[in-house]
Amino acid sequence: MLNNQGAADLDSVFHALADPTRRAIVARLCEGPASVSELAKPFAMSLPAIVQHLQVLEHSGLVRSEKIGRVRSCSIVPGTVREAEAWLGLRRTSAERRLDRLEGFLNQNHPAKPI
Amino acid sequence: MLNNQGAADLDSVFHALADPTRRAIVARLCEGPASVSELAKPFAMSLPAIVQHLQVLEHSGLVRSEKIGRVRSCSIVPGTVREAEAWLGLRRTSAERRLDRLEGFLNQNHPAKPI
DNA sequence: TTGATTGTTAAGCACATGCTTAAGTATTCG
DNA sequence: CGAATACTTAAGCATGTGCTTAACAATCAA
Repeated sequence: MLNNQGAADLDSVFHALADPTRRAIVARLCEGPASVSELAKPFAMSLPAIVQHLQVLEHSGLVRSEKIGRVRSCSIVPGTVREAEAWLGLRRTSAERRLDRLEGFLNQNHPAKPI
Repeated sequence: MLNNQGAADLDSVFHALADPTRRAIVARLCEGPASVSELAKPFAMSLPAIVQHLQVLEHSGLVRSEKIGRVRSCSIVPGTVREAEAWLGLRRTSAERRLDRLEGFLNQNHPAKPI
């Protein structure tokens, strides 16, 4: 299989999110499931193009889908969104802790004088 | 200018993060500033390749750099990391609120019976 | 069964990406 | 000065991306 039952690698997750059409699809699916043509409706783009975007999103683990009759229902996978967010969160907090220490160090040696 | 004084558009931020070499550079810079050759050292890749990755990161607003003498010092821009994280956070929470409402609805109509 | 709906597959094209090597430019050190 | 250091620029190449159109299923509804 592509990923561990849809567990995403960050390469494909961030790549999937790097396109505005795909981010809009993700945003839409965060409000609830939708069919392929429902997802396509807002865009000035052929249906196959949307299907290709959905393939990128599904490959990344951000979206899953199930075909019932002739309709494919797509929905978000919140866990994958959380993974990408967590990667960013870890780096950001580590960078900000470092900046806090730096600020502390600067205040210690050159205390900010009021006015 | 490329962006509003480095204020990132999500396209270029997520695209920058979609490469493992660039994510490793970001992770390294979250521990503190570094020169181009320091950043290049861990990778089995030519220096120009690293410089190109740094250009992608700087264009996205994730990294900034300043050249002093012959050394270019690179550092992280925490605000940009925070922007990307915030986009994901908003979508995730909205998706999860929706799932919570759905769960509440299901419990209301088919209450989970103990054992 | 006929026709409309909903998606799928395949081929192709313009352009972007991620590397490479080779040849430059500054800057600092002895 | 001359040599070493630290990038920088340019060109080229294989592969990937984001679309298109055209043709093909599969399903549902009259």
